[in-house]
Amino acid sequence: MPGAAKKSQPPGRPKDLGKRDAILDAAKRLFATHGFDGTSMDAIAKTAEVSKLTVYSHFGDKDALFKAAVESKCEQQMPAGLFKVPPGTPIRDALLAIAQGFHGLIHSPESLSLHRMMIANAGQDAHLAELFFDAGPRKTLSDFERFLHQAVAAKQLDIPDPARAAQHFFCLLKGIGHLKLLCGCAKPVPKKEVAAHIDSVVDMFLRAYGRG
Amino acid sequence: MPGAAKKSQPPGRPKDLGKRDAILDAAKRLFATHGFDGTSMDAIAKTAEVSKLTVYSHFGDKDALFKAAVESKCEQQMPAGLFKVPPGTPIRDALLAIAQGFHGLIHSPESLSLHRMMIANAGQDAHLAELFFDAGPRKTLSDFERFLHQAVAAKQLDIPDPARAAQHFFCLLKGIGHLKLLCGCAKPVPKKEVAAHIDSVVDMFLRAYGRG
DNA sequence: GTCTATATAGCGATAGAC
DNA sequence: GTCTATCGCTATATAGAC
Repeated sequence: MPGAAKKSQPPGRPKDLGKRDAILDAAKRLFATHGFDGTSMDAIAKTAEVSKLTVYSHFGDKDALFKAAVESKCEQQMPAGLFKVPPGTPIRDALLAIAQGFHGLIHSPESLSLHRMMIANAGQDAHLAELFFDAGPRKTLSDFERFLHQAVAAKQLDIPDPARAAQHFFCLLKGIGHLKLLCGCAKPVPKKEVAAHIDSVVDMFLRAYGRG
Repeated sequence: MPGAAKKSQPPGRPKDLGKRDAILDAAKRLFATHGFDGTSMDAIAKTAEVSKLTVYSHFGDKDALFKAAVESKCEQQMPAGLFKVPPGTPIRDALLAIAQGFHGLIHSPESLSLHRMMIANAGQDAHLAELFFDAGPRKTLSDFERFLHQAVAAKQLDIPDPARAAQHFFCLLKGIGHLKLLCGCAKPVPKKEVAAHIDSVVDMFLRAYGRG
């Protein structure tokens, strides 16, 4: 009984997982740079160095491949320890560190193209949008909210509604620059201006929610 | 010399400006709802009730028509007197009124689809993005900055950097809800929640920049 | 200037050989 | 399971009549 030793596996030759990864990787890059409509299955196959039918064999159709690409990007983008600051750090320094980490994250080319993908597909797949929000913004927000709760308990901050305050902080941080980059305004923003923006946000946040 | 009486006019029969408007109107609606790639010249011609060749005759090609549609929408969307509040209004009430107006503006279907159009075309035409920013966000921001300057002069507010504070206010107002709508999360947000969000933003702004 | 009809090209998806 | 070759469809842009 050849083949009976391998259990719970579809019949026939197992698929080449290396090729699957290559396809997914090519799809992520191309969808991100050229959008859904601007990316052909031919181009993905060519970039992944496989035939087009192999792409269809692995992912079924273009929609499914797109969805798989978005899911993969969401997982890949979530940072590890954004909110881990050494205990005893002054609250201003802790906020500055978090602000710098978050600012860098959302202004990365990876994150920007993910945002563009989601916005370009508005109305196409509402479930996909939920998935993105849960894996991305919602998770980051609730992590930061926990941080704020601790700071309030430690009497470092005075916040009536930590959930809203968390949203306030991140929205301030995005600023208008995020939208500009999303639209493709390609002016390189000077590092000094970025630092000044982050400083102004932390200042404003502490004016509102600091103690004394 | 028939025709010599009309000066500075191209030769031949003058174009039908009513049809031009119909085409532009159809283009604005279709580009906004289905995106650039999702909108065919056939569909625009059919919606405008003219032939496809008439569309090409008026606008040259698809790119030029798209650009004309964006320019027209930018002009059309700018509100009239967003920052006109009766003199003597308490600062909190003035900010609330401005906040409600701006919130309604950017969350309108018109504004959302304009944002989607700009973001979908990131990198295609950098000049178009600049045009959008000058006609939209930049203008609104500088108008509000002027309002803040007056409030500071009247000792109603205490703001170290009005330009940044104006940005802070509008970014807070957008909140996370704007991104959700941009992505097509179609949950109808309850009016009560919108009001609570606006309240929380004005509260936070006054905690940071209010006097006393 | 406006129309109907068409040339040309590119994409998503599939058939059949190995 | 993977490949090459191809079908069917749609879209942009144009030619020629009125």
